[in-house]
Amino acid sequence: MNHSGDISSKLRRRGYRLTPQRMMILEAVEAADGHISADEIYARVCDRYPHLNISTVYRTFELLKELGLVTETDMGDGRVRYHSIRKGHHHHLVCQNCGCIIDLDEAVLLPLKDALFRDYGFDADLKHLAIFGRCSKCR
Amino acid sequence: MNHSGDISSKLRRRGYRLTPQRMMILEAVEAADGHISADEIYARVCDRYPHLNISTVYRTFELLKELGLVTETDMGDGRVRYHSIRKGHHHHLVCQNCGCIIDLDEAVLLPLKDALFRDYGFDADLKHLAIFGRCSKCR
DNA sequence: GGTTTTATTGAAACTAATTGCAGTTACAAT
DNA sequence: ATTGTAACTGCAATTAGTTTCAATAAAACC
Ligand SMILES: [Mn+2]
Ligand SMILES: [Mn+2]
Ligand SMILES: [Zn+2]
Ligand SMILES: [Zn+2]
Repeated sequence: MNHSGDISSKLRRRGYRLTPQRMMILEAVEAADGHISADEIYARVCDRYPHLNISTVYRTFELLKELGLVTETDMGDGRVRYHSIRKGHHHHLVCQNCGCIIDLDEAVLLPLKDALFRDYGFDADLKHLAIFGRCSKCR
Repeated sequence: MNHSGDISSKLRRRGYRLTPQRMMILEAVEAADGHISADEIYARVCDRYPHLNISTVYRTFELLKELGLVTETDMGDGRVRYHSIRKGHHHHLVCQNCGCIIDLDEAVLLPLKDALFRDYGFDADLKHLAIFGRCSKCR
C-alpha cells in the first residue's frame, strides 16, 4: 500500500515537505499494529535508517497529529502512544488496578459530544480517548 | 479550618504518617484556589519551610490522590495540576485554540459514567476531567 | 544555471516528573 | 532503654518530551 503520493500532496498544500525521515516514520506507524510510542518507532526506523534523531520523531508525530493521520493517547503508562487513523475512531477503558484495556466504539461518546456542542457550543475532540477507572473484575 | 486531625487518622489507619512536610503541603493546597502545580506548591511552602525537596511534593501529591484528598488533571500546558477535593467534583472544557477554560458540572458526565457502568461494568473515575476541543468562538 | 527564501534537521540544553538509594525518623515490640 | 521494622526524606540519576539554534536541504524565484 503506497499512498505516499496522497500524503505528499496533503503536506505540500500546507507548505510542508515529505522528507525521507517523515516517510520512514509514517511507514513504520502504518506497519505497526496497536498503540505505539515515539521510542518504539524510533528504534524500528533506526534499524534501516540510522541517521534519525528522536526529536524528529516527536516533531513528526506532532505534524501527523495536526494532519489528522494519527491519534495520540496517554494510556496511563508514562508515555504517549499513537494510532494510525486508518484503524478508525475508537476509545479505551483502562483499568487502574489490573491494567486491562477494554475497547470502546466511538458511538459510546457521541451523546456526550453532542451534549457539549448543544449546551456549550464546544466542539470536543474525542478521537481516541482513554478513560480510567476500575474494570468489572477489580471493583 | 483545621481538619488535620481528620487527615492524620486517615493516614494512620493506612500505616502512613502525617509529617511536617505533608502538613505544610496539604495546608498550601487547601489555601490555594484554582488549579495548582507541584512547582507552585513547592515555591509557596519553601517560603516558610525551606528544607523541602521537590520529590517530596510529587510523592505527597501521589499520596493525597490515593487518599482522595486531591484530584489531578492535565489541562494541556506541560504540567499536571491539582485541586482540593473540597471544591467538589467538576470538569473543564479546554479550547486548544484560544486556551479558554469552560467549567462543567459533574452532571454533564453522569450519563456517560452510567452507560459505561451499565454496558461494560466499568467504574469510570471521572473526578476532574479536561476535555479538549474548540470553543464556540474558535470553531 | 545561480540566488533567495523557507522548511527541516540534529545536537544540545532544558523542563516536568519519576525512580533508586542510602540515611533518617517514627513507632511498636521486646 | 534497646532493637527491629517500615515509612519517609533528600539527593542524584533517569526518563519523556520540548525548545533553541546553527547547519542543511528543498522549493521558489530570477
Ligand atoms: Mn486504540
Ligand atoms: Mn477544576
Ligand atoms: Zn481491572
Ligand atoms: Zn477558543
